[in-house]
Amino acid sequence: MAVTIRDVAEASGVHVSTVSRAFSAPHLVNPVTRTRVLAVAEDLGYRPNRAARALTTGRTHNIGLIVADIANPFFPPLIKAAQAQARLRDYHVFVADTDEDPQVEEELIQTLTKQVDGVLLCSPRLTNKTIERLREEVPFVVVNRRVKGMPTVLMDVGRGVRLAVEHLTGLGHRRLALVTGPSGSWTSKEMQAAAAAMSEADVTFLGPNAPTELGGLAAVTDVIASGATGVLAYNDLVAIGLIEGLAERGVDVPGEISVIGVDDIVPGRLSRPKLTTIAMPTAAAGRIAVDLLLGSVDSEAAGGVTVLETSLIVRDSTGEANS
Amino acid sequence: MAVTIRDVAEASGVHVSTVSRAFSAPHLVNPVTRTRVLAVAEDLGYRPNRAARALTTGRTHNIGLIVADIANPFFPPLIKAAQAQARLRDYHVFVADTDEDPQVEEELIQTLTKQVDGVLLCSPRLTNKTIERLREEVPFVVVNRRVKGMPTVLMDVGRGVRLAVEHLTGLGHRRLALVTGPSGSWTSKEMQAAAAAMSEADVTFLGPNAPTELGGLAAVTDVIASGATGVLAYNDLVAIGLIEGLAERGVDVPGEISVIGVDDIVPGRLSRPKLTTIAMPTAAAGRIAVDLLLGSVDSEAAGGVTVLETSLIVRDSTGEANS
DNA sequence: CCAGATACCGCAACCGGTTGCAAAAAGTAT
DNA sequence: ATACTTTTTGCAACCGGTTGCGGTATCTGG
Repeated sequence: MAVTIRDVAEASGVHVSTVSRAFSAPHLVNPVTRTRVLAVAEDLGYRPNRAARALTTGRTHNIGLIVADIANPFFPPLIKAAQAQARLRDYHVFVADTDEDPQVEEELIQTLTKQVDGVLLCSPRLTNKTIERLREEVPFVVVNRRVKGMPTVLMDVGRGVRLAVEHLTGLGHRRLALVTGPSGSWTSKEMQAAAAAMSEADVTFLGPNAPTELGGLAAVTDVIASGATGVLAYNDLVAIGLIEGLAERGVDVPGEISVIGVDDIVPGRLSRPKLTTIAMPTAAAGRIAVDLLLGSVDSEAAGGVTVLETSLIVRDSTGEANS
Repeated sequence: MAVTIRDVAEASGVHVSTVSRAFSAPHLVNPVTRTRVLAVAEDLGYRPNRAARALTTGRTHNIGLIVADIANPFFPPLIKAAQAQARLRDYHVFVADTDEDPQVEEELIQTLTKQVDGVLLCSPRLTNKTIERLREEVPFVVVNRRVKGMPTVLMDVGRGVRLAVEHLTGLGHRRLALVTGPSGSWTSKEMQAAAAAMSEADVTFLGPNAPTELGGLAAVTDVIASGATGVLAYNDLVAIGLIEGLAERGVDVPGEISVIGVDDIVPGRLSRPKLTTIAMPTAAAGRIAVDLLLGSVDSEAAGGVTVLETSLIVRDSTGEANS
């Protein structure tokens, strides 16, 4: 049915190996034969069969991208960037969604493992031990989590947290709260560590919470009880949920409580009040992670740790402490 | 390196063909040999090589899923459902994002075509002619668009629109507006057709608009100018943008203008005011579309058209007309 | 006890590329 | 013109499964 390399070989009067090389090892074939072969191939509409190629080379030209939840607006920009970058390198991306479940995450990696050349693990909830074990089976690049000896792309939330806390204390807030994320989240731990390290601030930790609007909604009672007037949420979704919940209780943001999110997702830019947030360079992370992964696939060189900058974007959900 | 079918054959004292059949044609091998082979395989950690299998069978066991924009909350539930369903059938899903660009959409299909057994096309912006041409190369299932002779999954927006219009007129709104979507959108046309068919309502059409919050924001001026007090937006994102924009102009929703969205995405459920919306059965659509696709891949039977129900969910963004 | 059907299994070709090796062709130096 | 390189191409094995065909063992009925 489909046109194969042998059809092209026959039509252009050379051996199949020459056709093969015309595509995958141009320097090994005479330029004039090469152009002729390519022309014939184009003419016949030849497209190399990836499965066949994968069989001999051991490269599927696919990569896996594992995220906790596609529905979280944090991920789509990262996914898009990763896909675009992969496509540039003639790779395709399997996106898989773990529903925030470490169990599912591990299974997914297992089944993906044999059909991809490498896996991008975004904010994994797995234990380090598990990740290191899985690592034997397929190259990884980890995003938003530090795992010993693994190529990693990190976003410097610590810095963002420091900026956020300074912003809040600068506005006169004395009692702060950090609405933390899921218990397995590296980012959440980083945020706690960064906040705890700031001796000038009095911050209580509230959590763990689901990294969604519902998680924010659920944290409202604790936030109010904490007496904090400045709140840093695990992410924008949580912040939005929190603001909603506070509004329902008649608490004004930023009038009574200031709220800061993390991620700078689009809904946060358009919500009311517009969300003050720590911007994460998600697209850059996706792009770089793919480069790192494909780099470590081709050469055995395991990349190090890349840290991307974050920044604080001040909008309308934070204001002066009133007292 | 990896353990192959031959390793298993040797270790269990049978021929490779028997091992192969133990997996893919159980009824052709003696139950006791089969269990033994399976045990040995399990023991050795054997995993069949999909590329090799694909080479002989011509089935990659991958499907493509093409959406306009992963970042649109409408899609994730559909994607998740499709992936889950595909996984049940031992298939994997390539998700691709066209950035709302028909050009990109076509290229994507072209490159995907050779490495998947079928493609799910969600709300395609391509012309019918192009789709029918591409159809020669790979089986399709189209979601949210009617293309002659193609297996299709539709959501009955028409009904949703009728319910929405009735809801608005029932609240006393006389002048209505429909904020339409992108020009290539089948859903948008359906909505217009359904609205136009309701002779009792006076509805003006505003658009086309980008199917995002920004699109809604941009439509604010027109909406105000139209004098409508009841507005149906192309989707929830547009509705949210619209409400934001109206708020900025000091127009209260639902006090002065009632707004209805489409899709019932999570942000709409949590926004203020909570969005009245037409709920779309996206997860069901994803599931069914995959079944249809895999059905038409296995047997040549081209499925027909499946229509899924929609419903109106009344929340807080609609209210009595004040006059 | 035997012909014929049935169940199970092995053989080997094949899918469509890739690649090490060697032969042939072309180029260079002597 | 000869011997030696270098470039270009062909040959054939191989990747890891699948599957049509045929052989052997077991079972059936008469």
